[in-house]
Amino acid sequence: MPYEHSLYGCPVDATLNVISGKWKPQILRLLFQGTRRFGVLQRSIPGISRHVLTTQLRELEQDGIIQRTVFAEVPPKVEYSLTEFGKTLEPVLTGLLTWGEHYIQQQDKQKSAT
Amino acid sequence: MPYEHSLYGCPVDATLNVISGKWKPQILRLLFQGTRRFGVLQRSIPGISRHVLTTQLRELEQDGIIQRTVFAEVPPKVEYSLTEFGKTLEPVLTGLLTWGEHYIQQQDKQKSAT
DNA sequence: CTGCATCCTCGGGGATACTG
DNA sequence: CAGTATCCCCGAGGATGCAG
Repeated sequence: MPYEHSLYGCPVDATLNVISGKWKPQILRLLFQGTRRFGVLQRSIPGISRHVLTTQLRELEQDGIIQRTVFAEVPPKVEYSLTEFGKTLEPVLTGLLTWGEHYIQQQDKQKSAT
Repeated sequence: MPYEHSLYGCPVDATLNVISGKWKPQILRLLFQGTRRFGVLQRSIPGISRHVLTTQLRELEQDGIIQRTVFAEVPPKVEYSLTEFGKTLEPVLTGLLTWGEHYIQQQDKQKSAT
């Protein structure tokens, strides 16, 4: 029975550590739609470099969110996909999305109320 | 009609920017329970300094999540509480909490499966 | 095509001292 | 009591070049 006093600092921070890389929400959004190759991911996320994309993917893999599949071909081919556990993140991100939309509306109202 | 194609990178990042200060989940947890004075907050969060607590509170205030009430007394007294809008964050954080607990369980299984 | 090594920048967060 | 003002450190993320 973990976290019985609901000191929710720790598990909340754990979740944030998993999803709060600069590009991770975008990466996850793409992978929620299906398996993607490395190059496709890079072209789908304007502004990200190979190095950083690699880093973010490695971290998500380390955290058990995504799977990396290497095909022994020439030229190399690597596919990334969500693990079953990774798919459980979708409703969480949807929650963040929905609240974020409300937040942005709220900010707009603040400005126009000047 | 904002974000119609559900490109949820942006609003998700907006939410993350609001809640992902190092101590913000803890601060919010305390304020979900009710109004708190500055000193009470500091003593409730071991390890945080006044400077950093001030910074995090200012940011949350700026984002419209919390309210700061100053009492013209000696010695000074300042109370912090959630705004109505800030209260809408609670279910979001609860979502992060729940997923974080599953995640921690998952990690434990990984280790013991060695 | 995919990825590692190296170097650098920048800002969040910490330590400390002073103040209304 | 509740801050502000400085200074500093460290790590995430960006740029570039090399490699299997």
